[in-house]
Amino acid sequence: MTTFADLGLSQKVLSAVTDAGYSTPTPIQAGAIPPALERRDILGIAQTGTGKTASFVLPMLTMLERGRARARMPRTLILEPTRELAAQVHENFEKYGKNHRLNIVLLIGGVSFDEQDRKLERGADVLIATPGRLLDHTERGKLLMTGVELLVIDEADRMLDMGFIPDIERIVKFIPFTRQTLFFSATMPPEIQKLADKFLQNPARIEVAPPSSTAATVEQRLVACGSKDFEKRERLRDLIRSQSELTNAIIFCNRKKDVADLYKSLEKHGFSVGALHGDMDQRSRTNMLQGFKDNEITLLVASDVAARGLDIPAVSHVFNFDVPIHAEDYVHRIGRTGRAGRAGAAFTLVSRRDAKYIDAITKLIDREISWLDGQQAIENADPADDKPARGRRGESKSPARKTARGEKRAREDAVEPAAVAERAAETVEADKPVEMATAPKEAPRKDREERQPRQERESRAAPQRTPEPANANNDRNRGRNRRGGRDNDDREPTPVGFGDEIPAFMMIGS
DNA sequence: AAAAAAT
Repeated sequence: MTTFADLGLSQKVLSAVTDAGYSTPTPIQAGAIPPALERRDILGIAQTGTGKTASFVLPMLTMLERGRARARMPRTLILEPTRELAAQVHENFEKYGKNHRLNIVLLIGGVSFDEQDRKLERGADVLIATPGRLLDHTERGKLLMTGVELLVIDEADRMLDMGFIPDIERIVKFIPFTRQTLFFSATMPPEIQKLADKFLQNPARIEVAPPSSTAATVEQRLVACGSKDFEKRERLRDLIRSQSELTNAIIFCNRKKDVADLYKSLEKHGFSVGALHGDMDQRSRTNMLQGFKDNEITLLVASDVAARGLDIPAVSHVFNFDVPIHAEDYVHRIGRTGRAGRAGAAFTLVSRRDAKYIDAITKLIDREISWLDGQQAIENADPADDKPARGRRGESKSPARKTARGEKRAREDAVEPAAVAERAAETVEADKPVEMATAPKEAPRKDREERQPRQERESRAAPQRTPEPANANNDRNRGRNRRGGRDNDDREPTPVGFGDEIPAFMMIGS
């Protein structure tokens, strides 16, 4: 069998790998490392959890042993779609590069620019970046990409999903074409293939098995529940409490707001819980993830920022608080459990309005997911709809809608099981206080003061900093919503006093 | 109906 020693890695790297407890490379590592060391381009088709990260970190460390970085001219560049993934790659470099003296610089948003700048000035052997902050540094002239000898584009398909491809193309234009390029993607849709053709020259193509194998060890269940948030939270709590084998779990919500609300609710109910979504400040994101990895936190409520790529080795359970809108996200989410052949369980709460997404999922994974406790189709289990104006519904609608609604209602009334009605009743009682507690009225302006322009910041009465991590109102777009605030409004000025005739020279912009 | 990423 192939060992790491057979792959051509340097002694320094090998000893770090041995110290980390590894002796046998994964298929992607065995396939990608030798050609990478020969300075060939790589097209790696592999999911996270296949050892993909080490498949580029290890050969890079070996190659970087020769040569030295110059100020503001990184020698290698790794592009990642999310901050957490970038940080994770950084950790890998520290782990396997412990015998090296390399400057590894992490360029991600949400943290101090100046500190990154200072590190760049010292010369980066490895630059790990998310696209936005990288371009920011580049545009300010703080960073020259002309010295990059090796470029890694990781999670290319996710970059595509997130609309990063134009940024990636811009960045790649700064880098000499004599570079070596390692390109990784979990899937190869046509757009990604086109991109690979554009960026790579005669690549070695390494493809490893899709994660259908991981899904095999994951017990998947659908769980019928009401559409109302408090009903879903109640159902979730019951579900969590009824699990005997639960060591830790990720709970996915579709919206950041729901991540924040559910986090508060679970905390109030005494669970050990953290939260993770993209509008939390970076420090909370980092702390929450670390706490979860360190088993200080049992439950992590997260948006799809955590669905892919994050290397959390042993998650016993995944709960989908919402059915993911896109079927692929389901696969990524449940891929957080059952990793490395371990047993895992994935439960998906399904309310009436979520039910329509289930078909696409079963089609994608090519198998039925059974209902928990033999619960039947969602129609039977969800008497309450989510619309508050139930009594009046239909009266102001078109005749066609009215008929459809009427039918739906008749069906609901006909099949409503007593048990469900009972549960709904006790749910309302049990959860009322939480409803109050999570009402969205409170404190919309808590965090991210550092992002406001100075004048705005100073004119505000003593800003309250609270440790509250998951407030969806920490929206980075908040400034734009607050009319009357001057921040972010200077692009569309509305001069007063000229009526409709504003002299051209008064207008800002080109 | 979402999320992610620079400010």
